[in-house]
Amino acid sequence: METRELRYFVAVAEELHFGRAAQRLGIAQPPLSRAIQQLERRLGAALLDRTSRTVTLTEAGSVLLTEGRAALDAVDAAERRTRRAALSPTGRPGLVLATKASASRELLAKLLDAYAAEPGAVPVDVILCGPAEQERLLHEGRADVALLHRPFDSTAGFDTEELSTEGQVVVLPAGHPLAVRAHVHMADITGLPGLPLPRWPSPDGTYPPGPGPQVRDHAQLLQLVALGRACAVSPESCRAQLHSDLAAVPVLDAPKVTTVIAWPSHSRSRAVADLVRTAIRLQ
Amino acid sequence: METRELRYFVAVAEELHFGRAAQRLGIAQPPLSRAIQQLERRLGAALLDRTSRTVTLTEAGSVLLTEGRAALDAVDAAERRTRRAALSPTGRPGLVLATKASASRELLAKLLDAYAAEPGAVPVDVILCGPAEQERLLHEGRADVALLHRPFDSTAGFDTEELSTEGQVVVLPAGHPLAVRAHVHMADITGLPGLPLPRWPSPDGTYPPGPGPQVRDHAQLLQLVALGRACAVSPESCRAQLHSDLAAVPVLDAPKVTTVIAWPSHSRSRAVADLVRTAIRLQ
DNA sequence: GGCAACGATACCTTCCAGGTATCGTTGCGG
DNA sequence: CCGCAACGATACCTGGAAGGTATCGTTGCC
Repeated sequence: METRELRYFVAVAEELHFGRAAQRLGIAQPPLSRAIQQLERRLGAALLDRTSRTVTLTEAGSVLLTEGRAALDAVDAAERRTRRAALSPTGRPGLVLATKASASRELLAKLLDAYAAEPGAVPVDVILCGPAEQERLLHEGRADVALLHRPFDSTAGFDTEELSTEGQVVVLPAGHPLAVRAHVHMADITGLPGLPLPRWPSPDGTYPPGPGPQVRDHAQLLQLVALGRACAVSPESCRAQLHSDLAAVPVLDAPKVTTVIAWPSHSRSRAVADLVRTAIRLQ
Repeated sequence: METRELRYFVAVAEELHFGRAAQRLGIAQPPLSRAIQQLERRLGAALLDRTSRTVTLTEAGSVLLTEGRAALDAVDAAERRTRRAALSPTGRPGLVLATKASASRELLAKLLDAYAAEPGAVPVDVILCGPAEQERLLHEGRADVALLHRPFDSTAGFDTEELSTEGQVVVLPAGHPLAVRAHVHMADITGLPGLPLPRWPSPDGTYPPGPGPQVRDHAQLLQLVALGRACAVSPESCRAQLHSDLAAVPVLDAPKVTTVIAWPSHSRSRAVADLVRTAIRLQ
């Protein structure tokens, strides 16, 4: 199977319309029809049920859609990583590490310092990204290694090592009545009048329905808390980043958050292995 | 990047010889040279250093070799799973489950029975394979789900759920002096005169050097133990499969073995999800 | 029943993958 | 030091496949 055929099929399967898919691909509709027919012939499988009015996926077609997307991602990742390896002037490609902007700066700084001191260390670029974006970057080959936070981020398809586990705190406006408490429970903070928990976007970019403001990153979130429009439950380590107009109170029964370092499981990069070993030794 | 180019590159990178690679690919050498040049031009990266006597990989080339292999595996897996989905007569593709021949029959039987009783269950084919073969089958799309045994098998790149944890026993000929003990320690059984631990093949098919017979599967192993040529450390559950001429004694300080159910992390198959849910509920 | 939307088909053109022949370089044995 | 053999690169040709345009057949809809 050629990637061209796969890209054509994915386009049609997503649009469920040959004309629009052809337009998206920048080719005419007839060659697209033929390419899909040929793919079906070679696979010995009907991928699409088509009438002159509608196109629908067969069972085999929907399998090929998910599997094909994964395969195309892998091909694109291969291409990107190769390009990056070639671009690096030293011949020793640098590493790209993806992490949430809200992650522990202390852990990250310690890790980068310790790794830089290793013999054979290469330059590390850090990408600060929004929630759950690291997985995509790793899959797409835009990053070599990432810091993820379970249970929020999915570690599906990666190798991981646990680095640290911490409890969570609720972040409140400094003057809030609960801010003086030594600790609280989840029940104390769900449904606080005027301070709803915010809504994070789903992987598809849409927001779940419900009360609470929509946020895209941690800075927005803290801004909203400072404005008295929301409260937030975050890992303890965020305390180091809080301004004095915010207060943090431990939430005893919130789920523990584990920071893990993750990398594509087929990675054979010496640099990734060194960085991971350094990270483990720090703990 | 087309898969054809990728296959060509992988062939050359593995052979480090254009002539042999062309032969392996079933094409002539000049088109192969041209294809690689074109790939290098498009990537903007030198992949191979060539003199008229030797071919070596550049840094970028070795990145593309590992990443490209992974990508080709993904493409092949997509093709195979699609074919399988189409072949199944019901339109509801059956599942293929890969497990070691030596795995617990009890767990497997319970799982298959419980899943078959689920509404919407599909037929499950079971592949019994040798040690560490399940990972390959899953990656190649020949299996949809597998039972793996940590720490022996690598779960890299898969989603997993733990099913059970058990201790290990040493399997001995029935008449052996240690066979009457209630339990032993690892120190008791390393270097037993005449009963060495066997050697398993590495992933590349070769055997590590050392004493002890070479074995390929569990049946061979038990045969050798019965013949008094080896002893073996195995998960407890293998006791159910032991003939009376063999004895099993718990090894107190052997590492615990965890059976996990594993599936490709991008799997969106309803059947896989059902089977996994059933497996978790059994525990 | 006419029409419009849509995928399939027919047919042509262009381009590129692949083949054969040959060249230029290089290491090696005499 | 020279001839030779091995090897990748180049030159040139050919067939097939990818892509384009025009058009057909079917189908739902007003």
